[in-house]
Amino acid sequence: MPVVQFFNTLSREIEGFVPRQEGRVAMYVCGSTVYAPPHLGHARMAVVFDMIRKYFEFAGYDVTFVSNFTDVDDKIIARAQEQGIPAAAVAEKNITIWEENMRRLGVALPDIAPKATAHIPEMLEMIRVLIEKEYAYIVDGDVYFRVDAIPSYGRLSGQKLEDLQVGARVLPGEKKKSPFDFVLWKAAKPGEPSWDSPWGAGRPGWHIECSAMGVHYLGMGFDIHGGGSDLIFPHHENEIAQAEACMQSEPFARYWVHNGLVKLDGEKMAKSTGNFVSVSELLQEHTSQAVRLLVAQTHYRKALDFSSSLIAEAETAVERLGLCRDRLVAAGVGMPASAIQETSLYEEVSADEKAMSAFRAAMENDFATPGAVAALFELVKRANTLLEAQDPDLEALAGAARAISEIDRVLGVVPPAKHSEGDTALLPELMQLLLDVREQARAQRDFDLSDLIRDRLDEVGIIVEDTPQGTRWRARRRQTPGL
RNA sequence: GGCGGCGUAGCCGAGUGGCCCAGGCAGAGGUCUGCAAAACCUUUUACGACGGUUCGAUUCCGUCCGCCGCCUCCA
Repeated sequence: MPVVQFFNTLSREIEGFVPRQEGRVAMYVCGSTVYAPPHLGHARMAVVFDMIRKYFEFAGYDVTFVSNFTDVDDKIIARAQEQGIPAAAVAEKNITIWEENMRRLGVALPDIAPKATAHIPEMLEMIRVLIEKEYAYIVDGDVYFRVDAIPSYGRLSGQKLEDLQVGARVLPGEKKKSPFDFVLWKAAKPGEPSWDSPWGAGRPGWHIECSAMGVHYLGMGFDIHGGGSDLIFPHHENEIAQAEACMQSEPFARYWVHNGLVKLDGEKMAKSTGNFVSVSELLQEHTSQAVRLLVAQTHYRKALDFSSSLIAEAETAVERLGLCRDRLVAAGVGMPASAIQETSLYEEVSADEKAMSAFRAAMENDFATPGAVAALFELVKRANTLLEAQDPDLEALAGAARAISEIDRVLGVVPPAKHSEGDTALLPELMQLLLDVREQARAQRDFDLSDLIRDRLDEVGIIVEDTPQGTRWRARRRQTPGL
């Protein structure tokens, strides 16, 4: 089994990955607070960890992937009150939208997608222990975690409590003993969803759910904890403090992986400022493959500055991938349709070893998807070159096709073969008819007519190409209007 | 104020102490073609500034300039 190396936020170094249990990866990725539909930032996070997960699977690991939904919090409650519906309904609706968006993005379902509200007992138990061990205190039905009880607090984010205090925004009238203490349990206010607890009715604070669910499903010391880099402080820091204090053992998670954020035309994408693109919006204009390619072309730890021209470029590149796949299928070396929905996929590859080893080397070097993409395009060029030959070497072609397919199981950027889907069964026959007519016109050098046919077909989205091997046609994948 | 990141050819974006290369998009020329498209080939004096280390730095160190993120909810 290969040694995968990647950057561990905890050590700030690239480390060789040694799993807790030979051949297995237990990973937890912070999902979303479902008060609104996901935006591109969520999509990047999901796609990044989807590729990481699929690479581990490709490399032969047995992966357990947990990603949660935060389905109770202030914003959800606020939305519910605005709309005059129950908070649970807001959460439920957005979970459905999330799942639909992820499906369209080719993001595999987590093995477990726990909801916070379904794990209240685990959280209560954790809070109970924390109070008992005096890591937490009760004020008017709220329960707070005492940050200064943890000497190592700040290790993940490189923050020191003293330094933080300099710039801290201390709110007056706080019930907390220290501004960095954080809430484990919030006393219920009228009209809010609440659960019974030994400290009175209330609901959990944000951080406790991930500690409780992480420990519950994966156990202390699981392999990888991931999320957006904006979660490093304080969310992940707090998760660590709670879990390790409660369980009296460490570490909570052994490797921490954080993806960079998405910017929109140079500014941070954030719902609060209205500066964001929703996933639904994006997928209305663009293919999921283009979105995934866009994500894969930038290293996951760097900021990704989104713009309409970038996604348009990605769309063009995806078109190139799709054309190659179509030609391979037409050449009879059939590439299986993109397997981005599959999750179990380790197979010995013998196709184009050079590209495959470049792909592996890239992925095992801190999940360098840009290098993986380069390897993929090298294979496409190779396949296209082979296809140019009068009498293509089918064996070599099959090898290239196979390698492309293998890489794409992880990346999920090659569109499915055309012709095989959608449309009506009659279309190929009608097309043949039109092309036959056009061919006769051309034979008689009636180019006015032949061009008319081609132009009119182009208007309805069908592209006709004359090649040395004969005339072929294809449907245009997607219009790419400027955003 | 504290912590962290980034600055690479027209654009996006990898990478490396010297040797021959990322990759994508765009542009130019060519092959093919009635034309076009696709594909392939070729091509466009890249490494923010200034010092230092070194036989040699875009790559290591320092300073500076510029941009950005986190420190409050946030993927």
